[in-house]
Amino acid sequence: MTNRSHSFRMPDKPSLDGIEAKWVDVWDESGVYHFDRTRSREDVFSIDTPPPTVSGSLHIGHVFSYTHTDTVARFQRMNGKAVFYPMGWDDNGLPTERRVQNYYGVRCDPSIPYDPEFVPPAKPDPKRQVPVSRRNFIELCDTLTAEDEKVFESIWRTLGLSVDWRHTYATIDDNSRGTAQRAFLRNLARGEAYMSEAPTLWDVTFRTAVAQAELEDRERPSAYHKVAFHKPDGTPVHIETTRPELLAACVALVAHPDDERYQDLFGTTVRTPVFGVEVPVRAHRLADPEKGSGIAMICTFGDTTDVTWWRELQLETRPIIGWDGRIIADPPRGLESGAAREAYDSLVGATVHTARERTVELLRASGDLVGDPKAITHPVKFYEKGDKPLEIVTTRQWYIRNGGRDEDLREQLIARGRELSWHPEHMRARYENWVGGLNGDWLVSRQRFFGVPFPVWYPLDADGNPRYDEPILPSEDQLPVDPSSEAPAGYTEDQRGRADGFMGDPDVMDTWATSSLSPQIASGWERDQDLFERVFPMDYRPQGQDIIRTWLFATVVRANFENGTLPWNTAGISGWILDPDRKKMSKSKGNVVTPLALLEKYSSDAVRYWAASGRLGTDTALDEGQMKVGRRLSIKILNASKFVMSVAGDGATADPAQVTEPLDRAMLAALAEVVEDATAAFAAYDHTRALERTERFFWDFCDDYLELVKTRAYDTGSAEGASARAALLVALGALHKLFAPFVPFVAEEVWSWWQEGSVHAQAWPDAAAYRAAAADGDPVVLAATAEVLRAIRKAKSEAKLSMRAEVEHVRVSGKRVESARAATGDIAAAGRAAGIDFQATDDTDLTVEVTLSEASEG
RNA sequence: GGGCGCGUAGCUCAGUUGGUUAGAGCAAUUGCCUUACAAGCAAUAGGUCAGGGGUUCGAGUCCCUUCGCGCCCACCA
Repeated sequence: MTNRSHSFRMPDKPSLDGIEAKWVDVWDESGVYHFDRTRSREDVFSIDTPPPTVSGSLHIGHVFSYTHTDTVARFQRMNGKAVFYPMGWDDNGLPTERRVQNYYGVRCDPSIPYDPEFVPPAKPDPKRQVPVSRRNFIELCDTLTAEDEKVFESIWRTLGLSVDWRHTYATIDDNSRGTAQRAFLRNLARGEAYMSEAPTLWDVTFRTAVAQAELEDRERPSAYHKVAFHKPDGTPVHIETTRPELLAACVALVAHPDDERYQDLFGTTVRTPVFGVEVPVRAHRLADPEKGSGIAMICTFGDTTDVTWWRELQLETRPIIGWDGRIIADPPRGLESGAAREAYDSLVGATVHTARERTVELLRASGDLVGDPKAITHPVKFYEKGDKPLEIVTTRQWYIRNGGRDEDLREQLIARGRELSWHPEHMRARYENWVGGLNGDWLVSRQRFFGVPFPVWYPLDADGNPRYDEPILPSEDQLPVDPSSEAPAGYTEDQRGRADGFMGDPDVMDTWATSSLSPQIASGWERDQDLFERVFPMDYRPQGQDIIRTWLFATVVRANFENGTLPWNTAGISGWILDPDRKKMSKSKGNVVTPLALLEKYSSDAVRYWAASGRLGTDTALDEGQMKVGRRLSIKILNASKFVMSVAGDGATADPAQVTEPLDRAMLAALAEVVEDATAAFAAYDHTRALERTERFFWDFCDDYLELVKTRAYDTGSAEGASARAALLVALGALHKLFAPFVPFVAEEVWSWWQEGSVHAQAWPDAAAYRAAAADGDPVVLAATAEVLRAIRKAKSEAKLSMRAEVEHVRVSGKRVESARAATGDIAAAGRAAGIDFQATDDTDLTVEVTLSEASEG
């Protein structure tokens, strides 16, 4: 509040047109959102912004959740914190590779040498992608992501995000690569990262390993095939399988140890049909007597249960599926017989699908397929971005421990989840659910091109074979390194790939292996220690509920290892955006809505209003109706502000000492409550409540208070008039600030009509100051007065009269008449009533009898 | 199979530790040029709070149960 008298500079016709461009530029020049890095940790509010994937287009869901975060950032800034609000771009990984392939019509072929003169095809032909070297491919990725990032930044600015644009990062930039490699080397040194050759979930399309967190189930049609195995005496043992093509990979049969039907088989062997391989029959608790015939074939590897059986029962290994998803050329051990070879050779090179058909033919021919396959549908594991079922292939991969095979670590990480403050609280259950259900460590290596390479080389022995157990590591000051183009210390580039030379680790890190370090990347960990100490551990991690198991969990894992703390103290989890039919909006459903047209149609503030009406953790439908409401609110703020200023007139002051009238004090008392409520709501990350309370007050302020006092306020010759004018301005200032986090453009616009500087740099309203200004004011006075006014309006409306119609007399009775009596003059003026009298009765309801004037009724 | 969330007016949603007669916006209806705003304003109508049971002086709110919807997880032969 200020006692300074004002001159008002409001336009005749306030408008939302062009308001975004105007203030985006002003904010950029004034640096109002710049982080003040002289402030110490306790005065800082730091946000670990989710880096959006720049390879896709921004959709309205981003606008939704980023607006939530921005309201928090703006509140905290006005609440006196130095807000560290950086922006990252996730330009690393498969989505970028795909977009580059489609955009330029190329594909990466690491065997091709670099061509510095390369120019992508003028007209990309998706069916004939031009092969390019890895380096050329990465250059194209860099070029395109830089373009994408510009577009994203422009949209974010238009939306009014109060990001400090001097603090941006990209998940593939030098800082991010260096940070990811440094953290990895430290994980390795402490034994938290390790290499292992093991069965791995494998996507045959992308030809890369994938992690447990990236799986999803999809219902697929399949069929049970009843197949006869044979005991040594020739009697058949029937199993049922949905994957007959893996018959050649069969290493055992398994049944439940308590299954009476198979007791005499345990410990014996049977022969596979067609291939005639002798395999043991074993007992294991995971075999389900209820499924099929109760006895199953174990293959290397049909699913993750096979892996468990294979490991726990220490079975043979007979892999038959290669990295390309086709049957490999060499038959596994045990298929040495001529007939087995011949059968196997007919499968070599076939896809899984074709191999299945051929194996079924072979089984039919040998008479070992019993009856016809029974069609079913069942869930099959897919890589979330893939479109072919995952296979399980044994490969050498890097892992980071995550508690998946270590009870102590798991408990430690669950405890971290309990330490974290979640909004909404119930999202914590998803975290615990996930961590509790992990069945292996985090597989972080990917056999892809565009990503952060592992900072590792391997010496080659005299035969040119890599010695994986003696990796060569760079020192931290060499980071970031690219082992595929730089030689390790002590070697020269011409020794690459030669006997007694070296090779670079060919893999790149999982995108989460980098983005899990976003707090360290953004905070300047090991790069800008001064900054790091001011902002880390961070305050707030906003993110989607779908990536609790990936981004959130992985970030907790990394900070736990590296910093021994939580990466932030609070997580705010957004809900989904649903399309107007309440279906989840997603690219694959094709129902994604891009934001620009909506921002232009309704204004940024209007779209923000819609977004801010959705609470954390709650799914929200895309609702243009709410945007219309937001637009109406924005226009109302413009008009009401203009009106208050014109009523108050130049030279008026927002001086609380001049507020003497009971009705004016009542309004300020109500305002104090609103400020208290909104402040508490923001502190609890409940932005919807803060908005709701502010909005409710504002509409009542316009509809009732403003109408009641405007006549009095025009009276420049009295103390009563001065009281109204001062109260109007005090409330207006508070409203501008309360609305600033939600509708920053309009709030800045109206603020600029009467104040210096940015509203976004102002101190958040202080409830105590309004309470003091309200003095003995009682909100009941405003409520009772408004009730009388409403009754007068109702009478006019029911008589189908103009609101301007004259009222002869108003009689108010009830318990609360004294509250309304204090505003007799205002009621008479606003209601155009010639006379009012009040009668105190015991009735708790306020009764208002309105006698309309003869003239009006005529 | 395990876990989480949800079910309040035609639609979208509030309803803070149990407390007058369950609220708002949109849509609908009836009106109104009213010296900020007709992209406005005023007013009206609209609900067995999913069903059943219980605790309580009192339940939309707490407990049990049934039904429906959504999401997450699960070793899915």
